[in-house]
Amino acid sequence: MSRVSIKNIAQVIGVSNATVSLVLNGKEKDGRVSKEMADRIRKMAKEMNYEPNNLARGLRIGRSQTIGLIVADISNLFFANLAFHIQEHAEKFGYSVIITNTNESDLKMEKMTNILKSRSVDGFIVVPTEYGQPYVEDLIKRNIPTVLIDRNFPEIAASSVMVDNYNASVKALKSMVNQGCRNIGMIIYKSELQHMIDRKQGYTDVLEKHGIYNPSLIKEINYSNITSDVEIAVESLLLKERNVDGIFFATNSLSMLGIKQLMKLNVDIPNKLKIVCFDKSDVFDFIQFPVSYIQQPIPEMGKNAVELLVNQMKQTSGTQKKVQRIELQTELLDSF
Amino acid sequence: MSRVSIKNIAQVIGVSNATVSLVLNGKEKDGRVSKEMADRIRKMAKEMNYEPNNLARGLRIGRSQTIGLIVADISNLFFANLAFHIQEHAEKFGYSVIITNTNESDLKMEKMTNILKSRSVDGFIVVPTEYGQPYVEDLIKRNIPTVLIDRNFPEIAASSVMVDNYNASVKALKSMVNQGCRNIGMIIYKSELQHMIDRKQGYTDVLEKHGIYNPSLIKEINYSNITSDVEIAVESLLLKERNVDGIFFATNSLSMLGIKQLMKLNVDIPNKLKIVCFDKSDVFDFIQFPVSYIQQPIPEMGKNAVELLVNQMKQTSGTQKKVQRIELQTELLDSF
DNA sequence: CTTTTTTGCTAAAACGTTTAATTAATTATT
DNA sequence: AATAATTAATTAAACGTTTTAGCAAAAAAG
Repeated sequence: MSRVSIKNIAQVIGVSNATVSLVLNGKEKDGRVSKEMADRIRKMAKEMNYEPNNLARGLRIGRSQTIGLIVADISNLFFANLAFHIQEHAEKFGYSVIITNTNESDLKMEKMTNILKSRSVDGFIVVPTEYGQPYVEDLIKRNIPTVLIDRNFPEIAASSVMVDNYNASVKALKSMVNQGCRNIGMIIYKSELQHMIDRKQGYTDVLEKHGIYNPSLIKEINYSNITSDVEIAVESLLLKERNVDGIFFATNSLSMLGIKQLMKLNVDIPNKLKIVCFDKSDVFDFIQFPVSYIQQPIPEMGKNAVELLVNQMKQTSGTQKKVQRIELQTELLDSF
Repeated sequence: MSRVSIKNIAQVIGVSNATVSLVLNGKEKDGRVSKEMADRIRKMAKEMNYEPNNLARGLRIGRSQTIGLIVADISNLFFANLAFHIQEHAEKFGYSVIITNTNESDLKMEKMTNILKSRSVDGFIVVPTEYGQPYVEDLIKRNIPTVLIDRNFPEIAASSVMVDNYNASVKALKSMVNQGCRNIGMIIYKSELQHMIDRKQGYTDVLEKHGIYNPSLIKEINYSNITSDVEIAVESLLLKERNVDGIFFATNSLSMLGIKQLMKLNVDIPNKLKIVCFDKSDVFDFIQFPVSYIQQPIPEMGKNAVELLVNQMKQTSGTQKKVQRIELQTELLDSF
C-alpha cells in the first residue's frame, strides 16, 4: 500500500480534505473544527501512519523548510563541526539542511547553488570559494536569503558570520612577540579571500609596529600543492641565516602539515621555535611540545548563521533583506 | 521578479506548457517538437534564467531525486568521510543527499527517518543506532529503498555495505600474536550492534585458538562515559599482575582516548606494549611510536552503498527489493 | 419570533510539473 | 484523388497540499 494522504484520511472519516488539513496543522481553532472531530482526525492520522508530503506542501506554500548549506570540504573537521552545529540549530526552527561540498572549486560552487535552487531551499548558508562571489551575488539579486560563513566578500551586500580574523591574528602575533620572538614566519594560503587577507594584515601590523616585519618570512601556499609547498616553506623558514624563532600557521590544514615537517626536522619547540596555529586539533593532545592556537567559536558561528538566516527568511519576500555582518571573537589558547 | 516557471516561458514564446516541458526534459523526439522550436525554447529558458522546480516535479513524478543519509555523528571523521564519498557518488547518478545526524540516539533516529520520509527522499542510507532496528524495519515494510552502512541487523532483510569486521579483528589479533603478544587486552564499546559483536568474536577466536584467551582482558566502554571509562580500562589493563603486552582498540574514538592515556602513563610502545587500532587517524603521524591500524575502504563503502541504493530505486516500486549484503575487506597497516 | 452571530464544515482553486490522449496539418503511399 | 502515415503541436488531468470564500445549521440576541 502506498503512502497515506490527507485525502485518504478524509475519505475514511467521511469529511473534506480541508478539515483534515486544518486539524493536522493545528489550525482547528482558526478553521472552527469541533474538538471531537479534531481528535478523531488526529487519531486516525496516527493509526493510518500518515506522513505529510512536504513536496506538495512546499509547492503549495512556496517554502520547503529546507536550508542549503555549501561548505568547502565536509571531510575537514572544522567544516564538519560547523555543519553539525548548523544542523542542530536549524532543526530547532523546523528546518532540514542539505549539505553539499565544493572542494574549493568555483565550478562546483556554481553547480551546487543551482542544484539547491532547483530544490527550492528557502535559504543558503555558504562558505564561498575564492572566486565564488558572482554566485553569491546572483543569490542576493534573486532575493534568496543567504548568509556567508567563515569567509565573506566585503564589497557585496551579503549577511555574514565571521570571526574577527584580523584581531585573531593580532592576538597570536602579540603573544609571540611578548614571548620574545623577533623573527616570526607565517604560513598562509595564497588566496584573495578576505579572511586570509585579514589574517595576513594582523601579522603585518603587529610586526611592523615592533619594527620586525620582514615580508620574506611570509610563505604563501598553493591549495593544489599543499603538502610539498608547506614542506618547502618550513625548510626555507628554518634556514640558519633567517634565525626564525616563531611560526604562525594561518589554517588548520597548514598547521598539520607544518607541525609534521617540524617534527621530522627535530626542531626544538618551544625553546628554539614557538608556534601558533589557527584552529584546535585533536593532534595537539598527542605531541610532546606545547602549541598555542586560535580557537574559533564554532557552535556560536553555526547558531548565529542559522539565526541570521531564519530572520531573513521571515521577512516578507518582497522587501530587500537587511544586511547584517556578525563578527565573533576568538580565543588564544595553549594545548597544555 | 519571482522565479521563472515553464508556464512563463510558454507564454513568452506563445506555445503550450507541454511543449516547453518536453523540450527541457530532452524528450523533444518523443514529443515530436520541431528542431527550430526546441532550440528557441532552450534559448529562451537560458535567457530567462529558468530553473526547474523540483518540488513540483517530485510531486508529479513521485520521486525527489534525493537520498536521505543518516549518520551517527557527522563530526566524527570516519562518518564525515563516508558522507563525503556518498555525496560525490550520488551526484554522479543525479541524486542530492540530505545528511542528518543521530548522535547515537535511537529517538533521533526515529525522528530523522520521519523527517526524511516526509521530504519524500527516494531512498535511505543509514548508519543505524544500537536499537534502531524497528525504524529500519519500518522503512523496509513500506518498501522504501534502504541500505545500511557500517552497521547492520543480520536478522532483518536489509541490504547493507559492511566491512568484514570479524576478519579485520582476526587479522589484527593474529598480527599481535605473531609479534609475540600473549596477554592481549581489548577495549570496545558495550553494544549489541553486530559489528561490535563481530569484532569481539574475532578477538576471542584467535586468542582461544592460541590458548591465551582471557575474558577479563575485554573492557567494555559505555558510550555516554567514554572518556573516564577508557582511562579506567587502560589503567586496569596495565596492572602489573596482568602483564598485558598488547591492546586492541575497536573503534577510532576509543583509540584516541586510549593512546592519550597510554602516553600519560608513559608506557613503552612498542617494546612493552603493542597496539592496534580500528581506523586510521591523523594523529598517528604525530606520535613517536608506531601504531598498527585497520583501514576501512571508506570510498568503496560509499560507492557501494550508493550503487546498491540506486539499483533498488530503479526496481519497479511494487516488487519486493532484493536484499544484497556487501562485505568489503580491510587492510592492516602500520603508521610507519 | 425575527435577526444576528457563531459554529462546523465544504468547495474549489492554486502551486509547477509531467504525460497520456487528442487534434490538426502536412507529407507519403497507393 | 483518396487514404494512410507522419509531424507538430495542444488539452487537460494529476500529484498532495493549503487556504479563501461560502454555506447551512444552531445558538444567541433583540
